[in-house]
Amino acid sequence: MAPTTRQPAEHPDPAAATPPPPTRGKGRPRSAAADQAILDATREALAELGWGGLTMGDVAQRAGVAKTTLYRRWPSKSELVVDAIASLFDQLECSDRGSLQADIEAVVARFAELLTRPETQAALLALFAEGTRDVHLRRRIRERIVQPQKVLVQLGRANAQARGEMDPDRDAATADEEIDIIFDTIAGTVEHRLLVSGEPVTPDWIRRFTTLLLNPFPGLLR
Amino acid sequence: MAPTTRQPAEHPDPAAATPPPPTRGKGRPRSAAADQAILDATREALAELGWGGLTMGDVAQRAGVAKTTLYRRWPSKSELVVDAIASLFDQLECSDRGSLQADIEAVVARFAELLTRPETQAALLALFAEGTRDVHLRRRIRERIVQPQKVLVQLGRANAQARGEMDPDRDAATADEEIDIIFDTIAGTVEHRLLVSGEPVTPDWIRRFTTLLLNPFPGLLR
DNA sequence: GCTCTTTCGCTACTGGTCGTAGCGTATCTG
DNA sequence: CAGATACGCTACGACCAGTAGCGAAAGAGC
Repeated sequence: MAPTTRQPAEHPDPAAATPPPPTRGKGRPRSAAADQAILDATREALAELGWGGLTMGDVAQRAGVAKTTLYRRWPSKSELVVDAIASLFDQLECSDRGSLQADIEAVVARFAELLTRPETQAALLALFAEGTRDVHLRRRIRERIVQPQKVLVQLGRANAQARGEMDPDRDAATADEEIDIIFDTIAGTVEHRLLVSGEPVTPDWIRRFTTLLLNPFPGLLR
Repeated sequence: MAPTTRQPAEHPDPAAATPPPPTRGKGRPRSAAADQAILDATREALAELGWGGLTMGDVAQRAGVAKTTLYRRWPSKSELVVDAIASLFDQLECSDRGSLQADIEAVVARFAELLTRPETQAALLALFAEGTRDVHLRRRIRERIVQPQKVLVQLGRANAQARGEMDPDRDAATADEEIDIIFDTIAGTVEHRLLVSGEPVTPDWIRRFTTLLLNPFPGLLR
């Protein structure tokens, strides 16, 4: 696998990025514009009112659409919010900046920027909370939000490997587990600092955190 | 400050650990047994139904108490859940096990055990989500849940310092910022792994994570 | 023992939300 | 043009947070 830069649009099914329209191709087709308007309205309402304040009726009104139309596409409020938030994470990327530390710093900065937006603050946590109970929702969150983030870390490692930064003696299994730890550490730490501790993620902080994360991993770098 | 082991009961106001009863000492006193029954019922309902499924009426019924009694002591569902969950974190401690790594491993294990319980899984995330909107609730969460955790990290550092593990040349300001980073990293990583990634925190994982965290911090250890 | 004060349980109620049902209409396919 | 599907609208059922008002219980202080 060649180390490549991940561009925003890279879905397996680019046409049906949001709700799978069960169109069987006979009657009146679904309005794609309505889809977009609903997602936009959801993000807007999320930013203004947060998870708790967001109501389906309000979203419908903002989107200029009937409430029933929302339920024709998304089975519940949670699933609608998953898609509305997930589209933001689609914009993440991991470009090759010459060193693993620089790559990770860029990812952290972008991730922190997303988590600082008002529409994501409460929504992400509320989604995760809901996901601990609803198995189906949990899987959907993983696919649409968590997995795309993890891919970034894997890409960063592939790039570092191609640049010859990594210790070639490490076996693949160990390295894969390390990826898991590193991913949980990056995402969890930034989330905790922003959403729980409530302190900002500055470039200086990113530098210090990334240094802590990378320099020491015994034997990871050559 | 002597490096000391933190015991469970260490509140500034040990009598009013839960709701501040505005008793002015004239008429019928509040039933302390009811307080305990309500908190127990809350945790029980939380474990069974999660945050979304928990209703004040249900909690009242389980506790054998009128719903109005709940609202006489806690202003809202969120605040009740804060206290119900916070009492679990009161049991955390950081005993001196001879090395910083051992101390942190013990804290991580205990913290992970708490986050694995069904009653905390969804409740914590839902609380944090609610806290991003409600300033008052956010402060309360910090006082009752986040701060006690942070104290553990500070205690661990004090113990390490007393044992002579720390580099004495580091200035206090830098060290304090490091405490913040380390705290966010420990809490955030464990939370993310358990609640978002949904993977278990095993002793082996704890060992690897702690090693990653400590060995490398440039100049932290002597 | 008596009174005063506060809490307690109960019932009823308001306001709001999710999610659904039914119907007539609009819009596209073949 | 006919069939099929999506759409907007209104109304509705179920549920829940949180409040109001009352009579009764249970202590505190004398």
